[in-house]
Amino acid sequence: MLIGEYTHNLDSKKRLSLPKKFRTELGKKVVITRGLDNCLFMFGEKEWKVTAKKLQELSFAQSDTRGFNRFMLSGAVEVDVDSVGRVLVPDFLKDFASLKSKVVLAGVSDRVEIWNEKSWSTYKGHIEKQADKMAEKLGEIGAL
Amino acid sequence: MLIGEYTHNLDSKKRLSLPKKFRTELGKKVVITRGLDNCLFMFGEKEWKVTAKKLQELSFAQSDTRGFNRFMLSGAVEVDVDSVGRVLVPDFLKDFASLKSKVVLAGVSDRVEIWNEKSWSTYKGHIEKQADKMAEKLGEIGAL
DNA sequence: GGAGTATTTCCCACTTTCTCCCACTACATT
DNA sequence: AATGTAGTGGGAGAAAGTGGGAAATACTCC
Repeated sequence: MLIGEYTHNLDSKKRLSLPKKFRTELGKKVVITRGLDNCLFMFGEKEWKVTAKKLQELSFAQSDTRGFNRFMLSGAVEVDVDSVGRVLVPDFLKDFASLKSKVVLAGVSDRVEIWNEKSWSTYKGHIEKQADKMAEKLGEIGAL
Repeated sequence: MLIGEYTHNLDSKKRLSLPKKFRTELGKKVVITRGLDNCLFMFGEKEWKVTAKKLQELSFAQSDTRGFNRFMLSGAVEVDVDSVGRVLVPDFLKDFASLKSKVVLAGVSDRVEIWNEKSWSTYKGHIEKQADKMAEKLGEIGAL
């Protein structure tokens, strides 16, 4: 289970070190893709296969799911984790998510999201304000 | 059953000792998450798994459940209880709940809530007043 | 094709933070 | 007063995160 929030540096060589707590679960190879809300998604190899399969099962008759497939799949890259636990973020993904040197890694159950630090704090401010509505949702699914 | 209210110190290393009475029920691993009304929730491992499972089943296709997942999951951390019964509170959770050195731990049946001392006493003042009114209301309609 | 340049890969080293352990204090109990 | 226990604090060592240099590979332009 990938959970928690970490702020790391994306260095001049576009290397990003993964938080220790994520490394075992992600494994030696990870897949990074374009994500939603201007962040990147990062999956462990296994989880990626599950997600990719779900995407494949979407009908390609509809133009929007076709577009979504292209969005997720064409933007996906498999990268190795180096000896000290870092991954290399390709330019086009770095640009897509407007990543600067300060980057936030957020664990969301089966994936890690990679955010520009400022976008993250803005987004987080949003969702924190909506906490009350979220509590109602919690009630609906019976979590509280 | 987690009950009672305790005031403890959050030290300079962000360590918070759990009240003795909570330790056996919480176990050796606990999960701390963002809570409602600007406090934190703390669960024992078992209680957390129940909640987490329900969250995992939500799709990331819809923006509201996506936000909800991010709020609950990226805002959660699994921490070990150390040899003398303390847990480590990560910065982003400490900030979220505006925790200073004086912190209140309140048992609420299946979870412990962690509060900034001042917010807690303000909040408690509120609910105590409301409790009187509510008791009267309940009495009027014959529920108590 | 080869010299020169750029890019990538691998490894090592530094700094800061965290972790583990031990010690002290305060309060309670006998 | 002596003993035990809960809570608190600090120091030494370990480890996570970070940056940079050298070797290896690719790339370009003559």
